[in-house]
Amino acid sequence: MAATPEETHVTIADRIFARIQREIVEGTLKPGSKISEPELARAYGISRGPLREAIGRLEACSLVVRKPNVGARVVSLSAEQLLEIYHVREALEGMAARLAATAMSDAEIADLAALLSAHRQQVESDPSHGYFQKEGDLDFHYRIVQGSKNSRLIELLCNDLYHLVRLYRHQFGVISRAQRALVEHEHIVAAISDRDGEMAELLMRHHIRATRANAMRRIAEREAVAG
Amino acid sequence: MAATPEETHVTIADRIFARIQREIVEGTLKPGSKISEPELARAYGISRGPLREAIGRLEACSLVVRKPNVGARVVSLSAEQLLEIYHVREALEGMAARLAATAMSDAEIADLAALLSAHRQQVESDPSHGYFQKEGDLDFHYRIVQGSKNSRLIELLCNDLYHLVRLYRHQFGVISRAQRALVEHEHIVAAISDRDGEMAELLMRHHIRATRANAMRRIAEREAVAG
DNA sequence: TATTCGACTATTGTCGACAATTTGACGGAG
DNA sequence: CTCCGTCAAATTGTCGACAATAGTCGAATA
Repeated sequence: MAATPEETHVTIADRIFARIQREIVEGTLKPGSKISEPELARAYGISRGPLREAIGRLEACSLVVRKPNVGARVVSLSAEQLLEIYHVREALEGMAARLAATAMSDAEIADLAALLSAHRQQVESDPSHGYFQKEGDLDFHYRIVQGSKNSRLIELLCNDLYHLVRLYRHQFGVISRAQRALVEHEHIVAAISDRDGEMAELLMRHHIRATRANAMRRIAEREAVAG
Repeated sequence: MAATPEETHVTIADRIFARIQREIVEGTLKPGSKISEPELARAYGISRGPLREAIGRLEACSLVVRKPNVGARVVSLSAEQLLEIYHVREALEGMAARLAATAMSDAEIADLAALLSAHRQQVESDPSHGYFQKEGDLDFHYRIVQGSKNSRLIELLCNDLYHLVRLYRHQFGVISRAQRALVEHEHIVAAISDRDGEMAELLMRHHIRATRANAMRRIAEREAVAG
C-alpha cells in the first residue's frame, strides 16, 4: 500500500511534515542533530512558514524538541524515556487488544491470522535472521490497534508513538526476541479469535512487558560495556 | 543566568495558545464555532503568524479540528468520542495508579490523603451540592498521574486529555457521582498507601469504568428526551 | 596568561502582503 | 420553481522582510 493520500488538497506543510518525519524515523536526520530552519527551507526549496508548521507537528509527535529562541533538534532518546514509552504502550495496547476482541470483524481476524502465518513461514525459512522484526512486529501491533476501532487510541499509537518506536529501533537496534514474540503474537490472535477481550489484554500486556524487560537487559549490557 | 523566576522567555504564540485554550475549556469559545484567523488576530492585536502556531498546538491537543483551505473550528464533541476517551483514560490512568503506588513519596501520599480529606469535609458539609466535581475530581486524578513520575503519561493526560475532559464537562454537565466517586478515590489512595500497585490499578480502572457507565446512561437519557 | 566585558553574527520570532482555494450568491436555463 | 454554472468576496496557505534574542568571537584589562 503506497502512501499517497490524495483525498483533499495536500498542502506544502503536509508534504514537508511527512518528509521530515520519514527522514527522522529512517535515520537520515540523526538524533540530536539541529533542525536549522533557513538551511532546511533552502534545501527543500520552500519558505520558512510551512516548514515551521511542519516542525510544530513534529514536536507534537515528540520527534523533535524545541526550545524558544534556540531552535529544534531531532529528539535524542534516553533509555529512561524508552522504558516510559513501554509502560504507555502496555496500557494502551492492552486496551486496544481488549477492544479489538469484540470490535474486529471475522474477516479482519482472518487477515491478521494470515499475516502471522506469513511471519511464521519467514521465521522458519530463515531462523538465523530472526523475524525481521524491523517492520513485521510493528505491523502486527498496528493492526491490533486499528482493530480496536477506537479513533483516539489509533491516533495516539499509530500517528505518534509508533513513529517514535521505529526511531528507537534504528538507534538501539532491533530487540531480537523473534521466536518468542511470534508465539506471543499467535496467542494474542487466538484470544481475539475466541472473542476473549480479557485474555487478549492480559496476553498483550504480558507480551509488551516481556519486550520491555528484554530492552532493559539490553540497555544494562550496553551501559556496562560503555562504563 | 541564575534561574529566572518564570519560565524562559515566553513567546506570543505561547500566550495566545494558553489564552485560547482557556477560553475553549471555559466555554467562552463555544464548541463547533469557527476560529477565524483574521478576526482573532485583530481581536488579540497580533499577527496571524503566532496565531496559526497556537491553532496548530490546539489541534495537537484535539481542542480544535482543522480542514485544509477551510479553517479551524472548536472541537464538537460527540458521545462516541467521549466514550472512547474514557477507554483511553481507563488504560492510561490505571497504569498511572500502578506506577504511582511505587513512585510516590510518603509525603506526596500524605498530601493526597489530605486533599481527599478536604473533599470529604466539603461533601459532608454540603451534601446537596454534590462534591463540586468540576475541578476537585480532576485535581485528584491529576495528582495520581503526576505521582506516576512517567513524563509521557503526564504529558498525555495532563497536557492533552484533561483539557478535553474539562471541555466535555462544560458541555455535558458534571457527571454527579459525588459520594461514590469520593469513596472510590479513598480506596485508591489506600491501595497506594499500601504500595499495592496491582490493586491501585484495578481500583482506578473500576472507578473510571463506573464513571463511563454513568456517562453512558446520562447520554442515553439525554438522547431519549431529544428523540 | 586568564578573565571578563562588549560587539557581532546567525538564528528564531513576528509581521504585513501576495497567491490559491473555498464558499456563498446571483442569474439564467430547463 | 428548481437546478446548475459562473462570478465575486473572504479566508487560508505561502512568501519575503524586519525585529529580537542567543551564542560566539575578539579585545581590553588585571
